[in-house]
Amino acid sequence: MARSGEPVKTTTAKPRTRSAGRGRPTKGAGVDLKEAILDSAEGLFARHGFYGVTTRQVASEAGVDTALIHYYFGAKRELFDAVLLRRAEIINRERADAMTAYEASHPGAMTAEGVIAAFIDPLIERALGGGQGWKNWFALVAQINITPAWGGEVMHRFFDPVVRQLVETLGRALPGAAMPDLYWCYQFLTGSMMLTVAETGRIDQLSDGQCHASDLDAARQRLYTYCAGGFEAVVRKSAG
Amino acid sequence: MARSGEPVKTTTAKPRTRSAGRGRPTKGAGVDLKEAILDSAEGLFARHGFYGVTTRQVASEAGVDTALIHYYFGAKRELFDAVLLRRAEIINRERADAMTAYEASHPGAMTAEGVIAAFIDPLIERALGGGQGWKNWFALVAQINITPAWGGEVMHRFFDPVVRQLVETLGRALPGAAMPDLYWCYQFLTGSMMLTVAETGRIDQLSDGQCHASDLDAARQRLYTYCAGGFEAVVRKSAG
DNA sequence: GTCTATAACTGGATAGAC
DNA sequence: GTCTATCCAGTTATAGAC
Repeated sequence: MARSGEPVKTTTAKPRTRSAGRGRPTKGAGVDLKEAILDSAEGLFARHGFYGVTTRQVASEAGVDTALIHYYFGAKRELFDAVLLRRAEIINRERADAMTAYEASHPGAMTAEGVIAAFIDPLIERALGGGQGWKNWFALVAQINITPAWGGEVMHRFFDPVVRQLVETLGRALPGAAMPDLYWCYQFLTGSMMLTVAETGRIDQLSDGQCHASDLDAARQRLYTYCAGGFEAVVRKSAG
Repeated sequence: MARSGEPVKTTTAKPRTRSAGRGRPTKGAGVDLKEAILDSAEGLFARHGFYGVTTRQVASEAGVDTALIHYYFGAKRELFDAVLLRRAEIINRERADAMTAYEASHPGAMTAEGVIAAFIDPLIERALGGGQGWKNWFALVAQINITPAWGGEVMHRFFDPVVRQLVETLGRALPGAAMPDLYWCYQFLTGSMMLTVAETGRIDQLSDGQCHASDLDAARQRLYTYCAGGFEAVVRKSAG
């Protein structure tokens, strides 16, 4: 960790990684600090929600001053949106690509489980190998998803296209399925998926340590099988 | 609505139902106001979360002064706990009784769907016929459930016994099922169930009006079938 | 039991120095 | 680009009148 050789400050330590000397100082440092602000905001919002976090806390954890947050992002709510947007674009592209690839490689022979795995697996992969930032982001999205005041609007803005693609692809994997059945089952799926990637730790306590929320490898296959079994049971019942 | 014949006040209108004249004034009015405070706190916390609500808002909506909230409940966090507790005891008893009754009436012939229906149906019934208060309470619990900071601890405090009973009863309905499978599948179930009773309105927007979050009668049978199909698929795969 | 008044503090946001 | 200093609206909570 580089430390700037400034006069002693008695305020809280400010660990801050500057873009090591080389390069335009006007840009390099700025990008780093902007990311640092987003990182700390992401973690704090994930743990305590929008109103449970102060811009002072975000600034302190990022090692910057509150004024810098307003300089880069404007109001607190705009910072929040920036946190959401940063990873939404990445993950949505990955999910869309995975579903398209699955359909292309299984012409006329798609299973519900295959489609569902393509839809969810990018999240599990990022949660397993993307570092704490991705984990925080998933926990945050999970909370927004279930908040009446924001769940409808925010989810709509960031996730509608990829969800529509899932429903349509599932419709081709489950021919004859009624649309209301698909929408309801998608809602059930999203509830399970979000609670799983949120890693709340509830399952650790409930199972007396037999299961661990962080063990997404254990959750993964069960989740795909569970959701596919659910879709098929509902579609079967509706048809029969 | 009874209106107290007090001198004109220029402050915001305070519609308040007093316990109509008869009875000890020292108790009657107090109970009413206490419930009014809990009602407005419940609705506001459900929409905006703990930190998104001020005691002033709660007091204003209940038609009382903030000081009265502290007189009855103490700190803001204690008010929050009181909101949770009020309905938790009721619903937990109903769910425990429903599962016990189902098992008693189906000796040696329980289905996963039957057990799950007994576990969830009391929620659906209260959400459909219990008024806005119950709807608010479910939305609030759904949010807490998925909040890392509180989800583990609060859910544990209020819901562990009834969930343990579900898992044990399901174990008897699905003989040979491994415990980790049951715990993981319970987590998937709870995610779907909570998102459904939270009624966020997301499904309305996603389905372009073909489905309505408030149509719990449409959700109910699909949810039971979906969850049972999921449990059975996971258990089957694990055994095979 | 209920309200008025206010203490003591924290919040988001900005102007302006560097 | 970044920080210091500060404004002031809004927050929880309480003391004490009625």
